[in-house]
This record gives sequence, C-alpha cells and structure tokens, in this order.
Amino acid sequence: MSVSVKRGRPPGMMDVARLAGVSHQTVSRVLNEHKNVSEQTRLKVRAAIAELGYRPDRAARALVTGTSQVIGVVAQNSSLFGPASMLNAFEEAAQAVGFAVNVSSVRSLDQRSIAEAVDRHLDQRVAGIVMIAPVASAGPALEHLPADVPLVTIDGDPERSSTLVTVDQEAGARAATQRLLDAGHRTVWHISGPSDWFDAAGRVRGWEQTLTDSGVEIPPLLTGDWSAASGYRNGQLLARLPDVTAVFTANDHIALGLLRALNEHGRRVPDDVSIIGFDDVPEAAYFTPPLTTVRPDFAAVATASLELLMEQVSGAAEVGRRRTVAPELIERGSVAPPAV
Amino acid sequence: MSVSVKRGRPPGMMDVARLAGVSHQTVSRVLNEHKNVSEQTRLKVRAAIAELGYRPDRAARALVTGTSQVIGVVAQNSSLFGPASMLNAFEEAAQAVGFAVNVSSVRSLDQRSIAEAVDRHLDQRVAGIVMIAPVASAGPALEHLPADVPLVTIDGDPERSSTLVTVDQEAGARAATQRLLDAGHRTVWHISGPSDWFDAAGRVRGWEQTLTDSGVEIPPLLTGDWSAASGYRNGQLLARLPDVTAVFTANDHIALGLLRALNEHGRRVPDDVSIIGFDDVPEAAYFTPPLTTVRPDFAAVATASLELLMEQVSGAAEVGRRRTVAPELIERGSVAPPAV
DNA sequence: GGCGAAATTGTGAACGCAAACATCCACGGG
DNA sequence: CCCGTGGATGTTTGCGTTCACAATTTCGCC
Repeated sequence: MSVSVKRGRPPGMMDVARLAGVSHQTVSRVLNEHKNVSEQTRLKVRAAIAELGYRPDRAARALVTGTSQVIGVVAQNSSLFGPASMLNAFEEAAQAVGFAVNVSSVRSLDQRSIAEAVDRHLDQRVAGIVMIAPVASAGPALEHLPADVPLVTIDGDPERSSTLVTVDQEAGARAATQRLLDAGHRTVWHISGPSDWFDAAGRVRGWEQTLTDSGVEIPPLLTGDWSAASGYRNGQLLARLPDVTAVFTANDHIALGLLRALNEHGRRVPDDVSIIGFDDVPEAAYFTPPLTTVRPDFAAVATASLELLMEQVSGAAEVGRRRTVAPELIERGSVAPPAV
Repeated sequence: MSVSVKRGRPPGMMDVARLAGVSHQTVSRVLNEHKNVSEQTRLKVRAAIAELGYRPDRAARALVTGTSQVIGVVAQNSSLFGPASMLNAFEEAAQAVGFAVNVSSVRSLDQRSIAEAVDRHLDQRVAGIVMIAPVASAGPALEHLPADVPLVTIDGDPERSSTLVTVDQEAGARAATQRLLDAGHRTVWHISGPSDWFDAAGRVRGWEQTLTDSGVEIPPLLTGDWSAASGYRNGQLLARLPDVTAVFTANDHIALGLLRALNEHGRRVPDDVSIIGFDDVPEAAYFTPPLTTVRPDFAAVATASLELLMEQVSGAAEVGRRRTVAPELIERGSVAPPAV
C-alpha cells in the first residue's frame, strides 16, 4: 500500500513491466489470468503491481476489446418500491461478478425515452443492457435495438421480449385470492395496478382465474395506479358495499389507502373486510392491522437476470430464455373469516 | 437514420472524415464544438455523421483525455426512501448535463466498503464522485481519497467533509417541534433515527433546541432505526404514558409504527396524541390519520450537488463549499391541540 | 498589390491496453 | 543427434480519439 510520490500520470503497464523486469505483455497476461505464465514471474508482476499501486485503465481496455465491464440498466425514475428494490438487488449482483452498473433512468417508459436511454448506454459501449420495462409501451423500443448487444428484460412483455425474467405475478395473485377464498369469503374483489403494466395484468389474470376455477362470481374490476391515493379512492366505493368482505390489492400502498377508507367508514379490518396486498414493503407489517401480503423475491430476479445476461455476454448466447421466480405469501393480520 | 449495412466495426471518425472530405481532426472539432470551423464544413461533417449513424467512442475519448463523462455515486444499498429518492434525483440531473451515472452501492457504510466502492469508481476513471454518506463511519474513508478527484458529499459529516450538500435537518426538526408547541402541547417527545446518522443527529438537535428555546422540559430521547418496527417498539412505551401528547418522529415510517402502537392501546391520533413525521413518503397522506410531516427537497439537493461537482470538474474548483436546502412542513391531519 | 495576422484545415504522435505474431528455450522421441 | 513440440516470454500493431504543431487559406489594411 505504498503511495506513488510523483503526482504525474498514474502508473501504466509499462511501469509495472519495467519494475518487474518483464515485458508489458506479460503483465497483461498476469492481469487477465492467462495460462502459460510461470508462477515465478506471476509473483514478480503481482509484487510490482502492488508496489506501484497500479490499476488497469478500463477505458484503454474497452477501447481495444470493443466492450466494457459495464452493464447498462434502463429503469424508471421512480421511488416505487418494486423497481427500486430490483435495481438495488441487481446492482449488488453485478458488482459481485466485477461489473459496474450504469443507470440511465427515464422519466416515463415511452418508446422515445427508452430509445434515448439505450442510446446513452450504447455510447458507453456497455457490455449488456438490462431493461426494467414493466409497461406495454416499452416494447417497441426494443425492436430497433442492435441485435448484437446482450439484453435481458425484467418484468417485460411476455409476448415479445426475447430474454425475460419476471416475478410470477399470476402465482402470487392466485395464492392471495385462494387464501381469501379458503378463509370462507364468498368472493374476492380486486383493485389492480395501471392496466398497461404487465405486473398489474398478471395479477389480474391470477385473480380472475382463481375465481373462475372456484366457480365463484367475479366482481367488477377496480383500477388503481399503485398509489395509496388510488386505494383510498376505490376504497370510498368499496366501503359502501356491505357485501364486500375480501379485497386483494395489486400492491401494499393501495392496501394502505383502502385501509384508511374502510376505517373512515367504520368498517373494521379484518373483522368486516379482509385484505391482502402485494410487494411486502418493509412497513407493511406495521399497518393497522399488519398486512398479509405477497412477497416477490427481488434478489432472485436480479441474480437470474444477471445470469442470463452473462451467458449472452460471454458468447454462449442462448437468446430467448425465460426465467420466472415465484413469490411467497406472507401471513399477517389482515385476513379473517367473514362475519356471520 | 439510415442503417449501416456492413456488420463490422461501427464507423469511426476516419470514416466520417472520408465521407465528408475532411480530416479526422476536423470531425473532432465539430464534435467538440470548437471555434474556427467554417459553417460549411460543419454542415458537411454533420451530414456525414448522420448518414453513417456515427457515434463517438467514449472509451477512446476517455483514454486520451484521462477522464470520462461518468459520475460515480456511492450509496447505500437500501430501499430507504430518502437515499433512494436522492439517487433518482441526482441521476436525472446528471443526465441533463450529459453525464452518465455509475452506481456503486455498498451494503453497509463502513470505511472498508466505501473505500472499495470508491476504488471501483477510480478504476473507471470517473470524472467525479458523489458520496451519499449519511453516517459517521463513512468519514475516514474520504481521507485516503486522491485529492485530485472531484468529490461532493451529500448528507455527510458537517465537521469534516470538504464539499457538502445537506438537507437542513435542524430547520425541519425545529419547524415540526414548534408546530406542536404552537398547538398548545406542554412538550414534545422525539423518536430519533440511528445515532450515527447525521440526519438523525441534526433532527435531534433541532428538536432539543426548540424545546430549550421555549423553556420547556425536555423528555428523554427515544432512539429508533428508521424502521416502522422501531416506531412500534417505542410506541409501546409511549402509549402507556398518559402525559405524552405530542411526538415528533425522525421519519414517516417510525410514525407509522407509532401510530399502530397507539392505536392498539386505544390512544387516538390526533385527539389524544399529535404526531409529526419526516420525509413525506408518498403514502404518508394515507396513513390513518393523514400524517403531518416535513418534506425535504431531494431534487434541490441533487441539483446543488451536481452544480458543486461540476464546478470542480471544470477546474474552477472551489473545494470546501457548502450548500443547504431547507425542508418544508406539510400540514395534514395528525396534529391537534391537546385534550383538556 | 502585397504582407502579416487570423482563421481554417491537416499531420503526426500519444494515450494504455490486448491480440497476433515472433522468438527463445527445454525436453523427448526417432 | 537432430528436429519437433509446446511452454514461456517479447515485439509489433492498432483500437478511436485528442493534442500539439504545421500547413494552408482568407482577409484586412497600408
């Protein structure tokens, strides 16, 4: 850990080579863990590297190899819990395999914005791109992408995207809906997310399907926008309907808004109405009452995405693979049998 | 928007130069908006660039200039609302001035982790580093940083950091505390964040100070960890103390936990107890009751940080500047006069 | 109308690295 | 004993860009 005194350019391969008494190419070989380097010289080089505090210049490497050790992520600029968690998890996974992550967030997921974000990444010669593209409008932007850049889409269009990793929204929704049915409720209402989100659509499908399978009446679908506000608005409606005893909401924040609306109308949870949310935001356990919810495994999605991306990067490119990770139902205090 | 047919290397400056009938250097000049380029050739070059779909190779540029158009951000790998919002806001601001953002998140903000994250950024030859370093342990890591890399710290140590941007925690805390005092409460309790967070410390100072200034008794300080769980735990305690009528919590999630604890003990908010939170998370308006809280302006912090960083990057480096942005009290329904 | 300065354009080198190719050496089989 | 084989190392070249400097053109002015 000695400090180089000359405050000029940082040391380069040549400097290391000179100090170690070898050629710069040998240094390169040591760095890239090539075979055919004797243990002895490897050690010498390592020592020289340490002494000089040498660090390879990624830019130079990128220039000659034509690719960088950077992964570009296109994500929506939001603090929504799902996407934010996903981003965090992915960043950590990428870091573990020595890749840097370049985030290019985008205000809205329309085609133009996404294309621009992708362009920014292409300028940086990223090794691959991960698109967190949960909405339908994101699809077309992928079409015009050069075919030779590795790409993985998270929560994208099941119909279109080539390589795709998703949370199994349907399974989560089925688990939630079934749980409410099992508790004895005649049917289950649903407040969905925005209809152009695949996540939202999947949850709706799972809910509908479960109801159908049980031969139960399907109530009208209520639509929210992930926000607590939308849960509250829809809650104003539901609170007035005495036969509403069970609601599955597309996420926890909607559930929170619903909780408040029910509360204001004097309908108790879970005594009068049972609720199940989705996402398991950290504070869901401290809603009043604690919220039973569905927890997606963001870390699993992230590592799966990275795996698929790395396969493409390293050339063994089986494009078009899919990976799905199943969420888990977290039981807490917002579900009870219907009042008699 | 024509597509280059040859699927070989992407076009370089030379290709553009050839097509435009000029030298590669002239192309470079056009790209960098140098003076002394005739309008005529500028147009020719622009046309050639468009026709070939040429895009400059940032890696090559970085190699020769020794710096990239990338800003490294070191942040904690968490979905905490504050840091996540900050990151988002900063990313957007950086993007607007043509810089890419490289995130190197870190599991915990200890010295070693931070040093590693910084190293990763140094490897990438980032133009500057932004450190979202809200805890005390992050300080020492900054010491060993090469002095010539532009650095801005967000929410860092007021005592130590050179260039610093922070939310004015004290002012926010004062506003909240004063508001409760003004409502007629005899004193105000506080559940703080972790004591090693500067944010938390600042809020404690503001709270204490306001109480002192009003010549009011200062209740014992309760310590939380930002989580709803910690709000709940402390709430178990507070709910049993009948003389507790006003609580200022270090963030909204703590307030949520507290809300539940009070609720379980039959103490109504705001009738029996008034509460003010901090952060204004999007769902705070839908707590039961809606939460009065303090809203920091993350976007303002982000743009201020970027400004300061850019000053350093462009050489006009007045290191050691400070910038503070004042938060705003958002009135909602969780404050009322004490019961008589 | 010619001369110098300013504007414009071109030429060569260098940035730090990896790939391709060349070289050197030791060892073993015919 | 010679040549072939393969491991270990060195040399050269080029990636796409900018910088320093050189060359050329343009223009104003006496």
